[in-house]
Amino acid sequence: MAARRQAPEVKRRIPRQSRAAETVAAILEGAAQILEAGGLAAFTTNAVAERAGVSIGTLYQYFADKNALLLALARREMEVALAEVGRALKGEADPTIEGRVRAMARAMIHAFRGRQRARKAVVQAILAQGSGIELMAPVAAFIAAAGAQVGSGPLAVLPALSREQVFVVSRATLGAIRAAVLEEQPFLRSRAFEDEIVRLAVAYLGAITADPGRSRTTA
Amino acid sequence: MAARRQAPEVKRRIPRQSRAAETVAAILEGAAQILEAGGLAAFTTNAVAERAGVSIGTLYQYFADKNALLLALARREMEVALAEVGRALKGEADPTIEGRVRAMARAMIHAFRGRQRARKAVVQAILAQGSGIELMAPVAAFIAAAGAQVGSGPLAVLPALSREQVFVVSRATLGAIRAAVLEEQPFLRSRAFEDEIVRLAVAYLGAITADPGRSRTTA
Amino acid sequence: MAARRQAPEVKRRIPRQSRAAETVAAILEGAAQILEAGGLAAFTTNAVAERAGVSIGTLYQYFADKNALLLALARREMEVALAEVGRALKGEADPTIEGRVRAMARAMIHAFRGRQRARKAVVQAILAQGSGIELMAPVAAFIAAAGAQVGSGPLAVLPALSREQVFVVSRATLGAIRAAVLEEQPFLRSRAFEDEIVRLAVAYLGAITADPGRSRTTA
Amino acid sequence: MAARRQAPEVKRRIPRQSRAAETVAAILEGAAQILEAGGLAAFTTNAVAERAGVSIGTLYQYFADKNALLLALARREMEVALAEVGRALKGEADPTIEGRVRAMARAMIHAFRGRQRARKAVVQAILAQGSGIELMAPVAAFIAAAGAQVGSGPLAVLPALSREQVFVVSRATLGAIRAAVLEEQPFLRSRAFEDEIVRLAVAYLGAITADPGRSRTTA
DNA sequence: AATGAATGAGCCTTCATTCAT
DNA sequence: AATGAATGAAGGCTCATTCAT
Repeated sequence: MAARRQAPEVKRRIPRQSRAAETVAAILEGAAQILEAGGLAAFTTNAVAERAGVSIGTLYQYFADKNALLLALARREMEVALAEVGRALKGEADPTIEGRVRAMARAMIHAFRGRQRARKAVVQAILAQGSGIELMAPVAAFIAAAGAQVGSGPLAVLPALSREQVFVVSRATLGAIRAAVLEEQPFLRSRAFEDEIVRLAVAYLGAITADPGRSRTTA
Repeated sequence: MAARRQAPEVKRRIPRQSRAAETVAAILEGAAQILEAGGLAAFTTNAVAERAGVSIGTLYQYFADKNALLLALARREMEVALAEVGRALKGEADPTIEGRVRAMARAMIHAFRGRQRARKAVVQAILAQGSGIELMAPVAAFIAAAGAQVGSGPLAVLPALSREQVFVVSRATLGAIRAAVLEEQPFLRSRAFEDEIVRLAVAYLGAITADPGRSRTTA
Repeated sequence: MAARRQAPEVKRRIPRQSRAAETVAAILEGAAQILEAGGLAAFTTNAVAERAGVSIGTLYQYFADKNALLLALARREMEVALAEVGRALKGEADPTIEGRVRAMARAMIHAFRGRQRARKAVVQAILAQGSGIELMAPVAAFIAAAGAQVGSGPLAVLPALSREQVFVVSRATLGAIRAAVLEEQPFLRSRAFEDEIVRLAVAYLGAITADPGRSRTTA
Repeated sequence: MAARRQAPEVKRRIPRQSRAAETVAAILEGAAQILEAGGLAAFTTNAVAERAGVSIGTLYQYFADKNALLLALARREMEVALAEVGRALKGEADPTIEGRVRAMARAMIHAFRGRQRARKAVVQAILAQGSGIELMAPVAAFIAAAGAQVGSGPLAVLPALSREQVFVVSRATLGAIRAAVLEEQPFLRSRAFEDEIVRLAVAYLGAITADPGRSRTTA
């Protein structure tokens, strides 16, 4: 008889005060820890709240439901990873396509460093609930932007990529990395693996440059 | 999946009689239908049994637990897909690498036709429970075998692939296709998409041929 | 992440076997006892299941939710009460309107005998969830039928009642009795109270007989 | 209403300052609006506070608990209704019993106009918590007083009513009106319905006059 | 006087699995 | 071999209420 209402907001209240912000951070951190320690199976709202050192009620004050919490965590980690990529790109001395691609690949491979299980769990959860698109969108945008930048800059060697091309290069690369994470492949952080990822992207982009193919768009 | 015990045998009894085989088939079919209709959320053992037209007790007579059922379904679908690829490979007139790659890509893209949601759900479920490796193994073996076959045949142009290379080419390709499935991309079955997948694989394999790199293994 | 589906059936399975019927009866009886002992506040599904001597899962096998259980209980008690009224009507020696009215009033006053608190709780719950109309419908039909029967029989003294008249006589009478129950009035089962209820109904029906007024319908 | 503790005082502080009085009024108004908009299910202390534009802490500064708030609201609405009846009675030209009864009935039927849902919710809530008696007391007193006034005035035709008689006439009348409200009967505000209510009360009072019966009290 | 973040007991409900028939 | 009623651990979530600021 508990009435079921609830507006579909992802977060219930916007933390305006510092205490609230701390609380949200604590919950997110607790969630990551629980995921890292016990995987998706251990990820219960009660467990997260306890680990975060807050009451279950407080958790629900900031996250509409278990899903929203997971999504928020995924989003946060994604932002961190993207920031890392951006930083890697800026700090990269090698201005060639290969240099840039390697920087990006390395950043993605080492993202979530020290939290492989949490990363895996987040990926699984996101896939399992179908919000993958939403989370991949910024990545695709990022890559498209990077591609466009290269393509139009003084080092321009790359034509603008079509929708399908952006999709394929991003998903193929990340898909291989993701698979290595999910399957817990031992070579995930090996140089050989990184080399192959780079080879894949560079070869593909090279092939496009040689023969751009039909349907070109930047979007 | 709440209570998880040890499942030493995946299937409890090997169906030797025709009736039993029919029952198993019915359950598997029911499972696929449930998945197709309602996704992973609707996939409960009771629902599957009901849809299959058998009692829940009977379901447990053939499958140790929910997991085993899911695994069996995934395996069945995988075998079907692999068989399709094999058939495509055999029927392919074009013996070049590109021809073979295209045949494989096309087969994978169109696999599970008419059952996208079930396919998606199976993929999600397999990922979510971490048996991905087990299921990808035959694919990797298949690709390695195909590569070896090409590499040693009269059309030999391809060196034996390293472990990482097999991994990258298979996961990258399938990863892109899988992403298109999971994200329900409209261009999934378009020619442009297929072209890009082929371009990706061919470019990568070409790059390997030009410079095989270190660490070569077939496993 | 627990998916919320569920068809809006009131009962989940129709008890076909005797064991099931017994289980349903046990649950209903447990519900009545819990209500009687602790009122609506104590009426939790877990408490009912425990009192009934079944597991909570079993309870939910037969009742879609807490509400459905409450409704089923109300319906059962209503039927019992109506049956009592019918029996009282049949067994009544006095064929006058007053005799019949008194028999009905007495039956309603003494319905749920020994279970005043349960009755109160059921009434409250039904009111609180707005299913009152549904449950009153058979009563109104019953009264209308009884009125019509008297009105057309050999003892005919009563004109057919209009919709409003049926409503007023039934709700006024039952309303007074219900109020006495809800307020736990000490005179609920006194002769004086019964007399006044009878007086009310008889006077009203007498007034209608003397001047039927507008709009006559049996419905 | 989950955790229920003892509430010795209904209101924590008597509003002596105008600001406090405004706050109380705002809360009460917010409560009525919440009830009107979402029924009992939406009636949470947090929701009321928010709607009222005050913090939950402030709400608890003026009302000991949720119950007290509900009771205060009911009392306010009851007073308003009673005032309306009183006004109707004073303004009524027709000094006969029927005239007075009709005036009262009309006032009750049209009370709370435009806030049927809130009225319904208040009624339900009051019933659900068992404070019905307390709230009906002034009504009974009012009617008894009205009866006594008629009975002793120059138009005296009514004997003093017994406890049971006051109860029956008030609850029967209000019960029928309340039922029409709760069941949302279309004829609620029709002349026919009003006529029947009046007929009921007048016939009953007439019958009492003709034969007062035993046990007379004014209390 | 007011605020609102935090609390936490406890409720409803699901669903994988068992076992007597 | 099959049935399906029964089980019960476990988990998501609500909301009245408090108290430090």
